[in-house]
This record gives sequence, C-alpha cells and structure tokens, in this order.
Amino acid sequence: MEADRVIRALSALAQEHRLAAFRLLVQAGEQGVAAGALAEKLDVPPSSMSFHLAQLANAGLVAQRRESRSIIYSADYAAMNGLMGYLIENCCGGISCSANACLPAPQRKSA
Amino acid sequence: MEADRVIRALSALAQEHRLAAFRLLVQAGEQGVAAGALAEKLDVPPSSMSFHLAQLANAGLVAQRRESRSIIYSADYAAMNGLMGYLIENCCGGISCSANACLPAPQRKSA
DNA sequence: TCTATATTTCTATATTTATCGAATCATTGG
DNA sequence: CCAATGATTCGATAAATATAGAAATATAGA
Repeated sequence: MEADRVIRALSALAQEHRLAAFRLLVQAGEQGVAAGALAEKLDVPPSSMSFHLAQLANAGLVAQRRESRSIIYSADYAAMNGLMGYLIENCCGGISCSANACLPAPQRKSA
Repeated sequence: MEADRVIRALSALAQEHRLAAFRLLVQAGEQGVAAGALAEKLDVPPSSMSFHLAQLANAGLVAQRRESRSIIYSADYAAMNGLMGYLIENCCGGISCSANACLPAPQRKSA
C-alpha cells in the first residue's frame, strides 16, 4: 500500500461517524449494511451519511453493491489489513514483527 | 483505548508530514530524533514541524524530552499498538483474531 | 405511468486544519 | 549578562472538510 492511499484510509477513519460506520460494517461481515440503516443507527441525515460512505469507498475501505432499492456497504478486510500492514511493516527499523511484539527491548511487557 | 483518543490518533497520522515523521520516529527507536532534525529531513519549516509534532504528542503517539537545547521526540509503541488493537479488537464480530486472519471465511487466502 | 422508497448529488455555509513568518521562550557558552 | 542556538507560540491567511436541506436519480410495486 502506497503512502497516498494510506493517508486517505487514515483520513477516512479519523472521523466519528465514519469510524463508527466502519466498525459496524466490520462486525456485519460480508453481508454488509444498507446506507439507510447506517444513517439511522448512527443518527445522521442520509445526505451526510452518503458523504461519509463515499469517503470510505474512495479510500478503498468499503465496497458497495446495489440490492433492489438499497445500496449495501461492506468492509474491505483486505484494505484494512493492508493499512495495518503498512504501519506494522515500518516499525522496529524494518525488522518484521507482529502487532504485539514491535516494542523496543526496554519496553517489552516482560521488562 | 477509547474512541475519542483513537480518532485523535488517526487524525494525527492522516497527514503527509506527520505520517512521515512518525515513521522516522518508529524506525529511530527509543533514542528518538530532535525536532529540528525532523524539520530538516522532511523539508518543513520549524514552526510547521512544531505544529505537527504537537498534534502527534496530543494524540499520545509520541513522547518528548528535552536534551540540552534540543527537544527529542520518540514514538510511543504502546500507543501504536493500542491503536491497532482497537481496530483489530472489533473485527470479525468480536471474535479475537490476528491482523492477518480477520478475513471472513470466503475471503481467506486459502479460498 | 404514477407514487413511494432508497440513495446520491448539488449547493451553501460553518468549522476545522495547514501553512509559515515573526515574536517569544529556554538553554548553553563566552 | 549577552549573544547564539533550538524550539515553540502567536497571528493572519489559505485550504480542506463537515453539515444538512433541497433537488435529482434509480428501483419497485400498484
């Protein structure tokens, strides 16, 4: 994942309603949630919700599909993993490490 | 980590110079990097750099310490892990999973 | 086709964020 | 104490983002 896309993904998630919407989608899984249902659940006007969902889509964090009159949004897990991979991949001076192990020696849990 | 703090952390990282600065700090480790050195490396005026570093600090992503006339910044790995943990912890409907395993069944690498 | 539903796009406005020179503050050495 | 260095704060402006009503678009059913 390249820097520009990472920034768009981080910007997309760095907003109250979008972070909440994304988490709902992550929990909903592939089945997804309709735009209107998200708007209602988050108590946001449809036009505002649409604006936010467009940002998440632009960042590649969510996919959308039409189902009858509804537009169903769903989380793109690969993009989420890619984002986290980008942050992880550059920690510890390039040495690969898991999310819970990239602490420098003196800060490890065991210390 | 609570939602408000997560949003501040994501906002802090969602900016070209700050993302670059944070990555330099992550790679530098505990030793850290002086504010002026970061400004020079990123080719950003000192006052702008200071503005950005203050945001990273406010989000809890970096620590700062004075060393003679310099202020040394260093990445807070615990905060970074906390942020990623927050994103991971809510994936897959609450079932705990690692960063590379939170794909729904039909989207797994093996499929 | 007409109407209702679901969502998006348009438009205007309010708010937040980024930029950077100048002034200020803190520390060190002479 | 004074001058030099490293960094931050102030202030003014530019740019990006958020908000939400109104209008437009797409689908479905009577």
